[in-house]
Amino acid sequence: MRIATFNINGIGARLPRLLDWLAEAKPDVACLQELKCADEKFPHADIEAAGYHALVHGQKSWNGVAILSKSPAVETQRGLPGDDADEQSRYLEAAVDGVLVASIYLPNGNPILGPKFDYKLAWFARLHAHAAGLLASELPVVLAGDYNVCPTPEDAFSERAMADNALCQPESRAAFRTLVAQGWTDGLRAVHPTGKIYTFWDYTMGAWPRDLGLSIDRLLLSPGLADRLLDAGVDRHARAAEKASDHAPTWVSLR
DNA sequence: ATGCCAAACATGGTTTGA
Repeated sequence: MRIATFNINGIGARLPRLLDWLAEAKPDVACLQELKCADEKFPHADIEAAGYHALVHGQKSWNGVAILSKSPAVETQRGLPGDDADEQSRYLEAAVDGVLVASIYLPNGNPILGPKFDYKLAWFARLHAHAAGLLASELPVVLAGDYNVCPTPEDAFSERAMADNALCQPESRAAFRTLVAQGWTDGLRAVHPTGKIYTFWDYTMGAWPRDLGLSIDRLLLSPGLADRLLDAGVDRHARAAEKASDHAPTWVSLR
């Protein structure tokens, strides 16, 4: 079983690339982030024609997450619990093929002085609470998404360039560490424990041709699923395409 | 210190992204 996460940076602009990748990679489940589209504008017919069911938690212009699956999925959670006033579509969770899968778009948090960084840390705290409950359930769970954190210096092309960036702040890294320490296994780092394994390259600075990337898209596995981990990787070639997203699809395969 | 690119919304230029 292969489960992938892909921040597509606008499904309107990215639909051809998404369909190319689905046809070629054939993931059983694909968690999407940054749809930048309202529920009613989601291209259900195209996704269905590609052989996938779709659960969508959209939002006009910004954010938006989805779970695509070859098998039908049963939605278990829409939106991250813990703040009824939070309007941003960043969390969707469903049961597929006996696995609970979450599509996560963690807030970026820039600039670091101000409400956006506070929102990022508060969102992380809510995720800690919800994830702890999932672990306690002892169900097989995958928390897949764009975490908007470079967990270690190795996960960014330059610590200096990122010194004032929300993705590399000690508080962001501590929040990611706290989450993993609950008992999750970072699938990508379990298979590739050291070295650079980037999942994002900025559109500016010639970041892609110069390989100035960040490793911020991850799939966290519950203990039972970690025992079933076969492989993990990044579909880097997707970033080289015309009109590519700035993220590349990231995946795990499970026994 | 700033722009570099891209997308959405709108139709000029702002906001957001990481």
